[in-house]
Amino acid sequence: MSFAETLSASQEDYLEAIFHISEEKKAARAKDIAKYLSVKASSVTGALRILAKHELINYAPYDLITLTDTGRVVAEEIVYRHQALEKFLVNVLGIDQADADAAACKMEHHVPKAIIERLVKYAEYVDHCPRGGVSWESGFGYYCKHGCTDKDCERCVDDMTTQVL
Amino acid sequence: MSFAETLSASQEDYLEAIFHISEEKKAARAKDIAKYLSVKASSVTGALRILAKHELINYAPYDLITLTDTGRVVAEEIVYRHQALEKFLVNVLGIDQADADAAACKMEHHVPKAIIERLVKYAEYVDHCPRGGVSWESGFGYYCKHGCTDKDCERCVDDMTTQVL
DNA sequence: ACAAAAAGTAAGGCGCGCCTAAAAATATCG
DNA sequence: CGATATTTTTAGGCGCGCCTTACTTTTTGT
Repeated sequence: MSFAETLSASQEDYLEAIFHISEEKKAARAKDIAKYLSVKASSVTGALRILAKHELINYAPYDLITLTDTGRVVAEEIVYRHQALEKFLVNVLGIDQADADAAACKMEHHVPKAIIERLVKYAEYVDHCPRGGVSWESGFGYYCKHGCTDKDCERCVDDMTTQVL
Repeated sequence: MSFAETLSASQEDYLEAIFHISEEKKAARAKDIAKYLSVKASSVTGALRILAKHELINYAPYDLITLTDTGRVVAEEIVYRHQALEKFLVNVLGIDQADADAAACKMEHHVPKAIIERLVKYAEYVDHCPRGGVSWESGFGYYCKHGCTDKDCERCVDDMTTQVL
């Protein structure tokens, strides 16, 4: 939390990678991280030292890498942002799952926390009260393909010129 | 368009700045750009040369800076992304105008084009067909503050524990 | 027209984040 | 156990984007 602000985007990526790898294997090795992030192993070392300096990971040369308690909190916060974003893209905007994941990766470091919270609320609203919200299925998807099909829609009358693009 | 992919985030910022300054003053000077981006004047020179190399601006030492036709197209594309994002944040998510602008600045370089298009469509849908969409006024704002107030909402029964936060 | 002020440029430095190549530590196997 | 393979680290380099300092060019005021 207090550390999250001082981490660069790539450092967040490293922490996130360690979190995910640790979930599967109990501990991460430099090689796993390199592979996960499509980076050379030598690039990992420097990043690990930085994260260790922030006390986010337990790290000793040639040893296994684990998250500290603080590190886990920060990592979970990062993962949360990613998932919230992805969920929004899929459930509200109807983005394809794979595209949404890729987009979330790109965006996650640059969306202010307040926006993430609002996104979550919105997705929750749409999901929770579909009668009020606009899910992909309940109208937006159709609109996306066919535009407004309401013959009596008074907006359409004025908008015929500016319509679509 | 074809150039937009090869511009770094900061180069996009420079182009965007030139675009906005040009709108007010017909032409931009390095000093204006520096001020606009909170960067030293000397930092501007390098950026200008790069943009000039890409033929996005007309640039000669000690002369006024203007956009080329190509440059204007690219700049408008960048501005479009910014505005689409901002509009979405304000009109759909109900983010405060100033916050939305700041957030859009941070995000605009990192949101894939396909997502922007979808965002635009969604905002358009909400705006165009408020009866179907969820604008801030038509329900989401209220939900944001009070949660689901529908006594008969079957979702709420299960969700009482996970409700709000 | 000619100093003074303003605007622009050049050169060199710094941090970041990645790379390659090579050395060092560790793991594995006959 | 020792040779070999694997993993990790070090060392050095590169591009980007910003900075500062010092310099050149242009504009301006009297």
